[in-house]
Amino acid sequence: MGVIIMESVSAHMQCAPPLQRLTSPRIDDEVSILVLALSTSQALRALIGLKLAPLGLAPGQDRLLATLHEKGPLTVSGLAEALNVRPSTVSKMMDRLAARGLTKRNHDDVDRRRISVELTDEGRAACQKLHTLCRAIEDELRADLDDDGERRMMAGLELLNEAVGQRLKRLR
Amino acid sequence: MGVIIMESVSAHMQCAPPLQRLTSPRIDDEVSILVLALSTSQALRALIGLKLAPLGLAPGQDRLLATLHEKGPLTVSGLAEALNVRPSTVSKMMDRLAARGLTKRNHDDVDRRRISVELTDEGRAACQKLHTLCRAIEDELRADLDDDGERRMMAGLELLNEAVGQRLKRLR
DNA sequence: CGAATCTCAGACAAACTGATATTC
DNA sequence: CGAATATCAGTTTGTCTGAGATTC
Repeated sequence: MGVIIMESVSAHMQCAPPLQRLTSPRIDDEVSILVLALSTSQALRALIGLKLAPLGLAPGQDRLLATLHEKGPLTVSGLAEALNVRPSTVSKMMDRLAARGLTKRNHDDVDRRRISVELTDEGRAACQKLHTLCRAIEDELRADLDDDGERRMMAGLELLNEAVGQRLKRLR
Repeated sequence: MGVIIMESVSAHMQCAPPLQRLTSPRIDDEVSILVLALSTSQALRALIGLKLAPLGLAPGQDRLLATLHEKGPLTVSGLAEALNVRPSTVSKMMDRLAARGLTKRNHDDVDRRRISVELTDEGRAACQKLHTLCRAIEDELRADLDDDGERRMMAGLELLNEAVGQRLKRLR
């Protein structure tokens, strides 16, 4: 068996008592907004992934399609910038999406280094479904959020998105 | 800490005009909050990942460590639930973290099916650094958010997190 | 030539499914 | 036995580096 289990010390009472931390003094009682955001986003990814599966889309591909749909044809590096990933990442994703016939690569006649990526008809159709799906999920979730909170979160997200994107761009 | 504020002039961008969309009619002008949330979270992941690299932590491991730190020793499935992933995912992550000496597995003497996962001293130390790092990033980002917006976003995130987690649990 | 753009190969981690062993 | 728990094997995807190839 591959994994070596360290010692089996520690008599934990099943899981009944919430296992008080005798060690591990808390640094700060406040949950980091970062950790919270990451946790939320992970769950969101998983949820969308589940709902996306019937569409044959892997989690992550939705973002690329949605971006293309929103902004129209983009170069590989333009897409990479919009998605905050490396061009090579986009390139590989493109391989998969193009193989499924959802996107198409076109040489740019003016600057032949560039490749313009666009949605195919099938890709657009997928985006429609994607959009409907997002709507449905949003409506579902909206039930747990008041309108005001939602609007403000949206606004906050936009700011955060911008701020993080800026820093990210500077750092790499 | 190193908040580098260089003016980041976009001095490249010398050539070719941005490709505009000739095709691809929009379905809906409104950006989905889901897409926005995913985009933001991706960027956040990448940003944290960059800052985490010096710590030797891969993106994703922070979340596990932070959870352990916050909630104390947990079983594999408890951890999986907290992180909204499958137990097998936790198990594999544990292999890596344990190999780095950051976490430890202990058999539960009462119910020997269970494994209690806890931080090692080294793991706790890493959490300290992680926490400091999160603080720094948060402070940096906070500059772009007003206090009120931040509080509300936090509250909204908590609700969202809860809502998404619930649905996810139900669906799988 | 130097810089930009894209692709490719290779690596690693996250996450899943499904099968298996162990224990209750 | 049936259910719960953890692990393992195997797959797919995202993401990064770093190394070309092509083009400006």
